[in-house]
Amino acid sequence: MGNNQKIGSTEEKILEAAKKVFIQKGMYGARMQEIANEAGINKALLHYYFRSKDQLFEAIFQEAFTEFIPKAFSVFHSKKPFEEKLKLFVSNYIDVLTANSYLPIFMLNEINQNPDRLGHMVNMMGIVRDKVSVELKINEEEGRYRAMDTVQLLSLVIGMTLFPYLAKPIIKGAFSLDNETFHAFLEERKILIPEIILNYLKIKN
Amino acid sequence: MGNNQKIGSTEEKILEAAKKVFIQKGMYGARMQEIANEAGINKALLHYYFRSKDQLFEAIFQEAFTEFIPKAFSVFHSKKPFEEKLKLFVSNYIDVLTANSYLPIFMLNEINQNPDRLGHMVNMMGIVRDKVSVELKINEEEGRYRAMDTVQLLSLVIGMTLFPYLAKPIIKGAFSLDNETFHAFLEERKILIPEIILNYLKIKN
DNA sequence: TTTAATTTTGACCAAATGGTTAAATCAAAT
DNA sequence: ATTTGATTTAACCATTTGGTCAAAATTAAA
Repeated sequence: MGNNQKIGSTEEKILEAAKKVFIQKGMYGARMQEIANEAGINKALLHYYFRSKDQLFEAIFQEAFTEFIPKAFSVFHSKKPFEEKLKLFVSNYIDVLTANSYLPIFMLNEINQNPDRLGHMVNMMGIVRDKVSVELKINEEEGRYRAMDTVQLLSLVIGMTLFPYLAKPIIKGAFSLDNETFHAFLEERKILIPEIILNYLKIKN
Repeated sequence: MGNNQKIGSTEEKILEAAKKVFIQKGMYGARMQEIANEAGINKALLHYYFRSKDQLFEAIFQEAFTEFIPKAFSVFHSKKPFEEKLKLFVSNYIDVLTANSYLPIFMLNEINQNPDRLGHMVNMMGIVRDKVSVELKINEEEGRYRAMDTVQLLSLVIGMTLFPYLAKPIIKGAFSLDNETFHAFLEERKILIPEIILNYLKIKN
């Protein structure tokens, strides 16, 4: 089998179909038959390429993990000033999320149901925290920022940014937003969220 | 059957067990047999009290909906000044969430998988939005607050408050917080979140 | 062209699962 | 004590579901 997955190959069709069904229905709600139908192939082929439902799921889950998350947090490894990093992160994160709208709730749910899946993410987030900590410290010591806990900061920013995707049906339903309005609503947050955070962090003279 | 569910009654034992299992495993992952075991009764009894898995699930889901959500948003119906309402909401919401730590991800996930379940919530959130809108408008017109979209404000506050519960395993894992530290982390947000929002809203002289 | 290896399929299977039923037990009323 | 109605149980049932297998079809190698 190997790693040579040319585009349009059976393996890729399966992964595409599995991603769609797993994300929509979750690990338990997904049916192997439905994935096979979605991929336009025989159910036995699923087991030929991926031994079991668990292994197929794992493949999807890990792919999301190793592609999606690092992409979102890559900014923090750059050498830009913190203020710019923050703005870029939110903007970039929103774009990545918009392109993978249903991933977050899926991932969060699966992690909650089986925290073992966390794996590498722990390390990566730890690194991000350490980097941000250093920058906050510098800005604090130079009298520009007030003191603030890094974990609080990160979880506030991520929470604000992520929430609309997790609660998409609720927000759209409760506030009767059509697709266009919802999208504008998301775009506005690229500016709003950093503004709110920086407004709080920065010490006024 | 009726509504007279004395404590310790079979019906209540079932609901308790079902809540536990459904919240942990979700609609598809939950097994009727496991619910029966958890309640210490025969599986057929589940079908005697609640005709089907769907109906049992619906009972759990609606209970969470009609008890949990209104409790969290009740503050907005009071006559306190907006600033106090905001503080009380966050503090109250955090307490309710702490006591029902696994409900949010469960509800959000089930709504995402079947948005029809939204039901009444739509109306209630609409009312909250309208009430907040009026208060923001007054404060804006009297020169105390800057202009801000109500839906943005609400979703920012809710997002910040809710996120730690949705990502509890991630936050605890990635930042190595023990239960005690995590709880302190949550408590701190009762003050932090209103502070950040009001700091942004209020116009400085 | 033959041969060998790989990919794909249809038919099938055992286990799990939601649900049913008829009998047994229990509580209340007569 | 007997009857009546609700509650509980064990044994079953039909269907669904993940998974297997041998054979067919296709592709690659000789």
